[in-house]
Amino acid sequence: MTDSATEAADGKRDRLIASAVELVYRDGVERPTLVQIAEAADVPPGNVYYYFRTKDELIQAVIESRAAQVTDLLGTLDRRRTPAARLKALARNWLEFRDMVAAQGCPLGTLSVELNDHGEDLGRQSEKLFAPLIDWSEDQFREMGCRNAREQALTLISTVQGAALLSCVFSDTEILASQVHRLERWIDSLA
Amino acid sequence: MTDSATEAADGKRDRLIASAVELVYRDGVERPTLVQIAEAADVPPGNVYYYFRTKDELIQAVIESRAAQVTDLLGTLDRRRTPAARLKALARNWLEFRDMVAAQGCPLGTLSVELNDHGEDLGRQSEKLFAPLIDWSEDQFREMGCRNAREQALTLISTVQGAALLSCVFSDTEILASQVHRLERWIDSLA
DNA sequence: GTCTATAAGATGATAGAC
DNA sequence: GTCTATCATCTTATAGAC
Repeated sequence: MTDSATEAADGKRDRLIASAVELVYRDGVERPTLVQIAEAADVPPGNVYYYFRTKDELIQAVIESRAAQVTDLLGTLDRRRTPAARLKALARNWLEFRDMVAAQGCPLGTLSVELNDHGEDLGRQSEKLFAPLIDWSEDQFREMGCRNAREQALTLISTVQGAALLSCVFSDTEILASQVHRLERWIDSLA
Repeated sequence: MTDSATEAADGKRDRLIASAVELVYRDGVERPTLVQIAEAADVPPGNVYYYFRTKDELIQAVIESRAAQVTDLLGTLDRRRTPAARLKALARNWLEFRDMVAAQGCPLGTLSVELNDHGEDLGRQSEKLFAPLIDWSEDQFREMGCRNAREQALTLISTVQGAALLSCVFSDTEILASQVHRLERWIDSLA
């Protein structure tokens, strides 16, 4: 897909995406300017428009980068033996980044909220962040023999997202920790 | 507190806050310009600065307006006889506005996320939105004789917030509905 | 006390240089 | 193909008119 002959070999495009991902996570979609993003990526200011036609197109790349992270995570979790172990490992993933979550929120949740404020184009893209997560969880619950696997999956992700939000609001990692632990016990009770 | 002799009798200030609350809910904190807010409030554009020193001060008024809504809601719920009825009525409150939540998210949750992107000043104000809600819920759970009332309260609000987020992401009121109903059954099981 | 014309600065985007 | 000087626009904020 990526033709190294026509792509910049020095990866400026990738650096722009990386710094956009970072700045959008810290400051939201609206606040970071293209100049700030370019500076953080060590790319000349006006140069951004060679790699992206509009700012929205750069944001689109940020969304895809986050979606790819989700895919990677699920791929890693699939190596675990039992569905219960996979689900618990998923929940614990947020715990692993508890400090980050308490400081800036869940990268998926906050991005979704901000995208919803935008026009039709980007607004619906947030589905791409959560659908794989929920579908994957549903598969695990079903493999565990759960009747309403879909609702269980939504319960899991809802709670994690809500806990991440409150954890950030109160800058308190314990809120996230206690909810994740409760979810682990709940998953065990279903196994 | 409000001196009608020095305040504009035609309520322009209140109209500005009202339209700011609306626009911030729809488009976030950053996107709406003072001109848009003024137009929506039927107030001359540059006139905003007579009522508010800066845009942040207007946003501050938006936060206080939302916080007042929370206080009002809790006051209404207090009229119910049992703590379980009060808690269930709280959860059902989000259900009442399910269409709004599915379209734009929870007014409290989305505002909190956006405030977190701002500087120190406004960033921490989101506590004022959720602390009363959680403290009040904790009181109800304790009155029900629950041991860890604090964690129960956090479970309740976390789940509602997460469900509101996913409900908005997928524009699906059913996600919110099924989670609220599950919470109602849970509260009943504790009573 | 109430409001408006205007400034000062920044932002996304483009035309065209190298 | 890669990059930069510059534009048109918009946004917050203010000085000062009524």
